[in-house]
Amino acid sequence: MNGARTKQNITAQDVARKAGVSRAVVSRALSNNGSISPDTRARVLQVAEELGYQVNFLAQGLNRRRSHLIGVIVSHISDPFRSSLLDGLLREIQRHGFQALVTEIHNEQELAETLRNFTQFRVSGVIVTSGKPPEALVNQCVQQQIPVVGINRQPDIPGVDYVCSDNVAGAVLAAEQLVKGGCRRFGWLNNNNSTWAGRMRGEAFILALQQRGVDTLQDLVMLIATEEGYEGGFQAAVQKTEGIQGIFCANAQLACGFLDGMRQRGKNAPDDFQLIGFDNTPQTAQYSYQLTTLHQDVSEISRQALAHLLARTRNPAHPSQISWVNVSLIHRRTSPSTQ
Amino acid sequence: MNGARTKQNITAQDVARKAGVSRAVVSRALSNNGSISPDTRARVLQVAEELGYQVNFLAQGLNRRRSHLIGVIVSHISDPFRSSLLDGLLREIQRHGFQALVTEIHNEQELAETLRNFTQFRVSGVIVTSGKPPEALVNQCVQQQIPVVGINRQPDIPGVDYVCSDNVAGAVLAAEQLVKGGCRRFGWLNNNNSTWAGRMRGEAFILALQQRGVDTLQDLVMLIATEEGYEGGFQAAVQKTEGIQGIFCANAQLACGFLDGMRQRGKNAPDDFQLIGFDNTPQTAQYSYQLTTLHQDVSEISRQALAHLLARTRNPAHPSQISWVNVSLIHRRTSPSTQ
DNA sequence: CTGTTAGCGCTTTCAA
DNA sequence: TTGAAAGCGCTAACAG
Repeated sequence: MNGARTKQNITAQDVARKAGVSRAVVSRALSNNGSISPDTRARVLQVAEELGYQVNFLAQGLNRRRSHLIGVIVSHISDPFRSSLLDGLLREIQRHGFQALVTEIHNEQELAETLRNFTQFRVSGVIVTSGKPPEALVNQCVQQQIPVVGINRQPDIPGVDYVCSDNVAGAVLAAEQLVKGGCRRFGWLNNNNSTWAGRMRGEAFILALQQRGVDTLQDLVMLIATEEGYEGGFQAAVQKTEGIQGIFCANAQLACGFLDGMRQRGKNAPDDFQLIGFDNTPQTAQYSYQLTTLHQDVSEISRQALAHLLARTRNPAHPSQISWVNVSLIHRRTSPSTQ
Repeated sequence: MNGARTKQNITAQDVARKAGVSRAVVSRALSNNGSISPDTRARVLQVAEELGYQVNFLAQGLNRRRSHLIGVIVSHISDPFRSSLLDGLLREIQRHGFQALVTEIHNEQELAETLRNFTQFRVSGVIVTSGKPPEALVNQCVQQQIPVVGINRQPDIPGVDYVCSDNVAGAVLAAEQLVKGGCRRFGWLNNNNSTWAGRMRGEAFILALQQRGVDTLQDLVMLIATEEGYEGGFQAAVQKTEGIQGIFCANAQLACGFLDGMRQRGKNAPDDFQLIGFDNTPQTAQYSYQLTTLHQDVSEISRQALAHLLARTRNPAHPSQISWVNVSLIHRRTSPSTQ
């Protein structure tokens, strides 16, 4: 109908015209970048407001060679711990004024494609919470000054920062608790294709037991879940768990599944065995589980991740950093009180 | 060191030069848009491959006035149903070659800001799974030809498409099951500040009971959870549940919490009462719960959502559509078998 | 079929 | 402090 009102989008040009200045000034007013008199600035902002002007992020990013996007790579989003972590990351990303580009991957090839996609959007950073990115691709990011941070990943790529929960400390706490709880025979439950964090927990658990005088060859049973998550734990309970008094699980889902598997066979914790999991997902706190578990501080992990991202943005040549985030033992019903 | 190799990014210009064609031809080769001879096309693609050329999505989007981004608005990501839904949506979004811009909101104001942000990125579509977007903002999207689809939201904004689980059918199935199970006194558990979907389930449940001859004034107790999720359900169990034989819960978290709350008081399903939840989250299937529940087909919901988005992209003037997605009763242990 | 040209909307020197 | 002008990298209309 009416030409002017039908205009698709208000541009900086429009604002400039109405404020009686040049486009450059509008840009300065909005980005407080480059000098501008307070008066003009105020006037421009006023006009921008009136017109409902919104910066076109695509144009801005094209110019600045960087969008205000942060790419996040996840997998198994519906897993309780994974979704908590994503929750924490999104909070932190948004708190810093970025927008999250979230991609769920199902295999390593998708990871590679995703990483490429992210660079095509000129993201300001990449957070990897799953999979092992090919070093070549990561190097491309590094070269393009795109900071990459891995969460709970093996810290093995130069130029990448990592933040990991302190798995060793967690495993030690678990071993300590079980030994104090009077256990003599132990079990360690993990997936057959475990994550690096899971393996680390296992190795540290074994070592911690040995240091407490346990003959792990004799008195430690390695239980292996062939399926992911709860199901894997549930099925693992049919294995030779006879005589095991204290069990440590690589994650919360395995632990809940295992507990239920044992219950189905008429055994329960803490009467028949003691059980400690990792992750402290909401479910572990529920009345029907009340699992003793190691708490991963998702908020702190997220905070560290963003901190690394920002630090590396400022100084891309910074040497790789790795932060270990504290874990704590949440004592609940599946292990006896030791005092 | 060496000028050429240090080049920040390979552009279409570089490919054009090396292939001995113009930039336009490169564009055509990659977008199969506009005519080009098979030979040149092949040659250009070859060169692009060699050079490792990647389209700059920011520039592309700026030109096309549309990025290949889809904005998704979520909340409470760590809630099991919400994360399953997000999982489904991401799958579908990626399957169609888009990237997801995910924002978690914590109040209606953030929703508004997010919507504005999305438009600044020239998203190809917006999916709202939480909150009630201000009509004015949505209209701006519509005007800018950005399709908006709401999931499990009250379908009340013109120009927006909706996809909802068939809450009424679900409530009817629940009522039917409980009545067949021999219940005479009923309960309905919902949050005090419930979602539209929750309220709809409640109303339909009441109606369905009445149609089956239940005097709902006399024999239906309205239980109200003052907290969200599991905790809310757990605490609701301390209310006057005496004499209630069949309870229907607005969602899975409430149901699990309620079941646990009752267990703590020494009552269990299905012996002391029957219980049906909504959502069929993984947790409801676990050994310790085995909750009878109404399954929401997250994959189908996601498929429909994307279908609406694409349809409206083709024809923005299309009248608002609303799809009701089937729900099904998953019969487990908290209600007796009726045959 | 291919090249030229004119933008998309913003930022950023460089002069004035 | 402000404006003019030159891009950022890509697309699309228009000639040829």
